Amino acid sequence: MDQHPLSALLFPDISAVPADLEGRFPPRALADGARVTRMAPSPTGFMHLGNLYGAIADERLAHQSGGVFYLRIEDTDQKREVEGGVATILNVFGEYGLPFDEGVTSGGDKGAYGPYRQRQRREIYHICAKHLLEAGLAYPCFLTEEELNAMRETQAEQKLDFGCYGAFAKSRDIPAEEVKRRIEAGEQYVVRFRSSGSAENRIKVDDMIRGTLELPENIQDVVILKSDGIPTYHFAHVVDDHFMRTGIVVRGEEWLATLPIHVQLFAAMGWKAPKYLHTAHLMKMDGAAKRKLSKRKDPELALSFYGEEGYPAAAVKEYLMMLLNSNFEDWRLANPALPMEDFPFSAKKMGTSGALFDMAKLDDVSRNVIARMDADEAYELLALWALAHDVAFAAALSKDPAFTKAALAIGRGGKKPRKDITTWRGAKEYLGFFYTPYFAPDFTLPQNVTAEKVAVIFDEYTHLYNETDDADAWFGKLKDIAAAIGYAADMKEYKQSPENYEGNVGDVSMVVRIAVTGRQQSPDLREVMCVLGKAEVLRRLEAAKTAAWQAAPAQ
RNA sequence: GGCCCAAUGGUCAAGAGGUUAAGACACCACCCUUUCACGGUGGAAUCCCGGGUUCGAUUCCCGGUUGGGUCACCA
Repeated sequence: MDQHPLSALLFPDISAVPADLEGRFPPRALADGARVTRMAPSPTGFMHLGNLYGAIADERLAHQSGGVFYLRIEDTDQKREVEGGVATILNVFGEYGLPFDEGVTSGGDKGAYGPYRQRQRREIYHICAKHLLEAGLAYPCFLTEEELNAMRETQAEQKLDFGCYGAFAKSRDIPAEEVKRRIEAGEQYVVRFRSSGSAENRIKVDDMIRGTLELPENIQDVVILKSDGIPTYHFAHVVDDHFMRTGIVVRGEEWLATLPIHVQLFAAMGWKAPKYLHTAHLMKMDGAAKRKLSKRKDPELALSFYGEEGYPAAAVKEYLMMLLNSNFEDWRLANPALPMEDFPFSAKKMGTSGALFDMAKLDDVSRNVIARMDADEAYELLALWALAHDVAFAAALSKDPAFTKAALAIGRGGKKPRKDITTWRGAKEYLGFFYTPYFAPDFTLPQNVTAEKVAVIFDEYTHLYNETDDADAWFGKLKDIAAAIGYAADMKEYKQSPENYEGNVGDVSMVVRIAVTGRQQSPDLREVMCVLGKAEVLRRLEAAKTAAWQAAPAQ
């Protein structure tokens, strides 16, 4: 059975051959044009914008075509794995509404192409590695870390390409007898691919957004199995995406450099490579320079950052979609109410140059996303955020949900909804004054108003205020007060001849606004008063009446 | 350093061998408005450089520059 003298030594437990796996994982029975894509993160506990960016493309490509979107966990690097890393991944995708059809789930694996965690696929990789070994396309390598370092130094000195290739691949042709002796002596080894490539050759590879790439052929004898028998990314990618029958591999452009390795591995296994789509990196401005968002330096790369700041998941997703397909923005403008999934996503529309991640733009998208929600939805999400990030505020919000929803409903809906809330964190600033613990009035005299006038205004208004007044009656009372203290009741008139008046009805309402909301900007004052209720309004009016109003600081 | 990718306003970008070079964010001004927000109108602002092909190049080709990526028993 074993044709290679080392086959039984290296893979004593393996009797199956790749052909057996072909039967175990047959090509998927899908309609023409249906795409199979995958998300294949490492369980490092860290999910970032780039992961989401690619995943949105994956999900759309699959589901828009009636295909399959699955989750594979790339846990081949045990050093980087963290406890709960998989749960983090699952949570993030749940939160962002990117449903997997297959793969790792919280309830175990789902689907016929698993296992979906790479460490559980050891046998599959070994079957394939054994096949390469027997075909003379792989060999055990005993080079130590020190030897590898020394090799690099030599290569640097001689200005040669780095790596294990040609004459540097010292373990290539160690006689089988010697290999056997060293392994039996307990020497550590890895399994390397035996590259047949030549530096002079160039290969052509198609990329779905970059077109045909012309790349140098791989000459490296890359490691395919590490000394612990776990595959490297290169080998796992090739084996998994073949047997999981992936149609399109969406990944970051950092993989462009190693594409020739993958192409060569597919060819060595006698398989057809999937289609590739290498996405551009998300960048950020660092001083005057543009650079890739970095895990270490940029907190805003982590998805958790957006959760903490209170950006709705839908907002981050919409913004990323705009970077993915810039025509999404126009589509959204034309279809404000449609779900994002109705947008005809196109791989061709994806850009190849790195986009700067623009917080200001995200803010705008987020404002719009939140403005489109109804009060109930806004309440649910806000309450959820507060519960996780600001317990005291959460308590205030949920003490009387109907009250909070009423506050949230002011200016919401209709053709021109207010866009005051950018993030749930920021909602506290906007909404805080509704709640006694956060009501911190700033009794600064507005323009045109003196402390004496303030006293008169409250003397009058506390008597005039009637919570059942309609908008006209409500404003009429402020006009009456304005007229009584020598202010213009009519704004047009005031604007025509301001010199005739000490102030105007706007100044009167400003005094009331400060009393009720504690500040000079607020949504519609009458509606705010309705939401607060008569008792609270009167309480605030009384407090303002007796407060020491300060003159505005000189500009 | 080798190899690879990219380059249109401050940002995201559409775009075609001949256009007044879209649109969005941000910015400025004005209008609307009892404040703010919304909305409206207008404004400033872009084809990296040098060659070549062409009647004509921001667009195609070559070179350079700049930025980015990658050269692990990490992915």
